[in-house]
Amino acid sequence: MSDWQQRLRESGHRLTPQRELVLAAVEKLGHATPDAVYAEVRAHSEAINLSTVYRTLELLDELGLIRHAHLSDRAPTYHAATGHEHAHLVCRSCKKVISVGRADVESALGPLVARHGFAPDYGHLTVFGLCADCAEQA
Amino acid sequence: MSDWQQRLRESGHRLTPQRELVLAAVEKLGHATPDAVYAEVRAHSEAINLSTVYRTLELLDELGLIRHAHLSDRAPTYHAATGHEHAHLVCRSCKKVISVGRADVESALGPLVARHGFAPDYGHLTVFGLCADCAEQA
DNA sequence: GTATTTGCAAAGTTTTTGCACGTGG
DNA sequence: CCACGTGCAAAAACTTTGCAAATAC
Repeated sequence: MSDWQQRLRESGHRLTPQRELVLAAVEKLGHATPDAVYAEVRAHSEAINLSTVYRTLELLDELGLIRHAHLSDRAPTYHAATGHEHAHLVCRSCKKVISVGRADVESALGPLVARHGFAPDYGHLTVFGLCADCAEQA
Repeated sequence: MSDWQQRLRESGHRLTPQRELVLAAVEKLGHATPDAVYAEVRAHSEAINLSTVYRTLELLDELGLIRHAHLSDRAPTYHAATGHEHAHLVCRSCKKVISVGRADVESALGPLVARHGFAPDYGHLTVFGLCADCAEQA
């Protein structure tokens, strides 16, 4: 049994096709809104409902199998929690997303937050701004 | 004529009681959602509508008279742009908001983002996590 | 006077909820 | 078997929009 399946069971939840489909979609899409996940699953199978996508994303997030960040002023986006934890730099102009490893962010922000006794959720961090390409054009 | 009034005029906009009331509410409340601004203005006067609050907040934000950040996973919050630009540390547990001066954030994050040629909007930055008090309890 | 702004009501978007049916263990 | 999960439909929360009336200048 794979890791995520074990994690579901251990926490008293069931292994359903919908949960498998949602997890697969999130892993495939990289950074996806609930709606995009729904569309991706639908492309493979009719066997899902939007409500279920929301409920499932919430559950997988709680279990730590996926994570979410806010890459626009509006919608949350989910991504796989496999691989390294990372923060995001989002370009307001071209919408490009740059991922930055947790270690890099931690070493940069660490001293600052330590002064306030604050323990950041580095993987949830999103920094908005302008990327090099767009700054050049402007 | 005060600074904000001048700024409105220069940009070809009109000085209305509603705009004055919204700006005053944002400055009084510190960090407020559109709904909270609406409620605050309503407490003083009937002379405003929720649509107008949304339109006015958007306008004042564009003009740089106020700024917004995302202090919860859900609602945007607006704050005065008078005073120094600052980022926010938000405690997920007790919802406390700690403001951090731009200079501090810039010196911490500067080297990191420079490696990606990225120019952050420091005043929009929100870092979620646990504050010292809540971390202690847990 | 007239272009901008507001109020109102309606619709749009995104997310949540209640409940009967279906299903994994 | 039966507690948990899903689909469906309806509602909730939040935000935007069209248009006629009001108003800043």
